[in-house]
Amino acid sequence: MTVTQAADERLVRIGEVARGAGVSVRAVRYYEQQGLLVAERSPSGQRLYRQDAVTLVRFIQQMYAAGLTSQRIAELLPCWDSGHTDDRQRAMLRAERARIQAKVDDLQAALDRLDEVIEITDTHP
Amino acid sequence: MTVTQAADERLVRIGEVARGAGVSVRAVRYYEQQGLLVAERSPSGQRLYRQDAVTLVRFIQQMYAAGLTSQRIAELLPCWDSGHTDDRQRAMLRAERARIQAKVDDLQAALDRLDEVIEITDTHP
DNA sequence: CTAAAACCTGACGTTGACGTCAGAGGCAAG
DNA sequence: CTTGCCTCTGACGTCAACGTCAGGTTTTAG
Repeated sequence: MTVTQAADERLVRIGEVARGAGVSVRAVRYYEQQGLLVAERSPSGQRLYRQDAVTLVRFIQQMYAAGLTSQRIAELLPCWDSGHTDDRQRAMLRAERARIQAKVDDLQAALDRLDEVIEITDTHP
Repeated sequence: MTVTQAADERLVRIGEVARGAGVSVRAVRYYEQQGLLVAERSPSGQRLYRQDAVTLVRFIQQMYAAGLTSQRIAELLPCWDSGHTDDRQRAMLRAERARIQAKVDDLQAALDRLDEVIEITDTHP
């Protein structure tokens, strides 16, 4: 025993990752280009991912949807899968959190404004 | 009496509107170009607005912040200041409302994910 | 009167996360 | 073998709400 971590992980190609995470193949390549995702390569040059890459891609997508830039996500990922950060990273995390919270508040206010209009126009047939 | 609505509204120029609403002069011109805002013109061609234009610009900004396009805002504005809509407009209003609500949910989920990371990294000095 | 500040009309530049197209391989099935 | 699907690397296109620069007129402060 003590075989050097045979790790018989089933490696999947980019199409399967994309479908699994609900994004385009182009997007997955883009994430790699932005340094958010690493892939092994087959002898012929095709990207090979572990299945948990799907989870990672979903996370990346969620952060994009929250308005984080590739840069911020790149800074965030080490915190995510290592659980260890320095002061600068913690400050960034809190700043992003505050930004998202502010955005939620803005959206909520916009919802209220829209609801006013909807209510008025619904009671004015 | 019965003078044809003298309306001695104090008209203001674009700079004042922009400052009042907290946007750039360029933005106000852009809103006009998108058909969201109408302005009288002075003899020399400068735009003149009633003071309530500030309120309108703020509303436009809020809708932009909520992710509505110029097109949608243009469709929405008549509902806002006339309080009367047709079926298509009501459907649009509800659709936008649903979109924004979905976005709020996404942001909230992202906030939760970020909080997980923050909590973990804060308890791991 | 004059200089600064504000305004005008174009029109090109920016940003970010991809979409899309071109051209060239790779890979299992029949 | 070849058909068809997947993948590769560039590299240009997109979209939307403005930013910004150029070159000229207008209004205001002193």
